[in-house]
Amino acid sequence: MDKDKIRDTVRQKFTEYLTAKKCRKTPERYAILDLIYSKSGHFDMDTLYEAMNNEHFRVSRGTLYNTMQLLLDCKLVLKHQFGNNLSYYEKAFNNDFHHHLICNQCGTVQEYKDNDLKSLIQSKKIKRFTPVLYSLYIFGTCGKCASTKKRK
Amino acid sequence: MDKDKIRDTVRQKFTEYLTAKKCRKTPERYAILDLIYSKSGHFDMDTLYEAMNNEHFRVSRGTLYNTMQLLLDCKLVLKHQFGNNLSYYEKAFNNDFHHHLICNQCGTVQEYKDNDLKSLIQSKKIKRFTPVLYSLYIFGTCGKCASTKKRK
DNA sequence: TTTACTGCAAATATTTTGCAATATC
DNA sequence: GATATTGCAAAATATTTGCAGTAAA
Repeated sequence: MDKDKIRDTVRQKFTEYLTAKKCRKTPERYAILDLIYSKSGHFDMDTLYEAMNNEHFRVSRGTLYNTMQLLLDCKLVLKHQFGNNLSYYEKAFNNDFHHHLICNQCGTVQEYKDNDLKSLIQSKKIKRFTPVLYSLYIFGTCGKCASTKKRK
Repeated sequence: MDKDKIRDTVRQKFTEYLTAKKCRKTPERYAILDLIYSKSGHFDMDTLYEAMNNEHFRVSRGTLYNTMQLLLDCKLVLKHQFGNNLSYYEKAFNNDFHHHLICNQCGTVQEYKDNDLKSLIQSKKIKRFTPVLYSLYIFGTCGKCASTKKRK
């Protein structure tokens, strides 16, 4: 799906959600959605704030948090916490599901696609629990850090 | 393994680690380790701080964070972040590996043991990445919240 | 016209840091 | 005796909240 098509689709989904929840369709909300869908990979709030204000559309941090919560609720955005007390976000629609490899040394996060894992996790029936989404984080040492270590 | 045996074993492992890293073996550090291993399940820093000070051994928050970092480094404790900007910890030694079910409604975290998943994840060879440990978080609705919802 | 949403600033919550006193080695 | 560690308080970081003004419906 090309970028424009995705943009239109997620805007439409967001509109449906806002309508259903009787929330207002403000330009700030759509500007934030557009910016998120123009990026790839993970980002934190501060990065998003800078990007919004420098390049696109002036919004406050409060509005950013408010809108992000709406986007999480309607599953257009995913949130991750990799252990450093920072929240990371990524777009969810038309973004291939992936796991995350986190380097304990340098903190780099790589995406890791594995369909066996995905299928097995998704196939699980759990007693008294209805799964909606899941996150698998694998912590360890990335190739770069491993080779740096060896050379020392 | 009984509680006393576990306590002695983890104390010994901690001692080895502290010696190797040329860190001091202070009573605070062992008191924190003991308390952590006397509990089961997850806890946050504030809970641990209260428990230490009310029932056991007066330590500052700074010392708690400092010691926790050491315990994480030597893998006697695991850290989790379930998305609410709070860090949770649990003992790692002699604690059956498990995944986590997190209810989006009430925030309750349940442990979920599944050996198929465990084996598959552990069997994966990943290019240019050496896994050390991993966390699988499954978000959804717990039985309690599902039945409360229905009744409404 | 009503009131949800926005920006701003202050408040809250969690974790980290600086420093003088203390205790380990 | 040297210095790593402690407690305390202040600082840093991330997120939430209160409120008056603005704009969506």
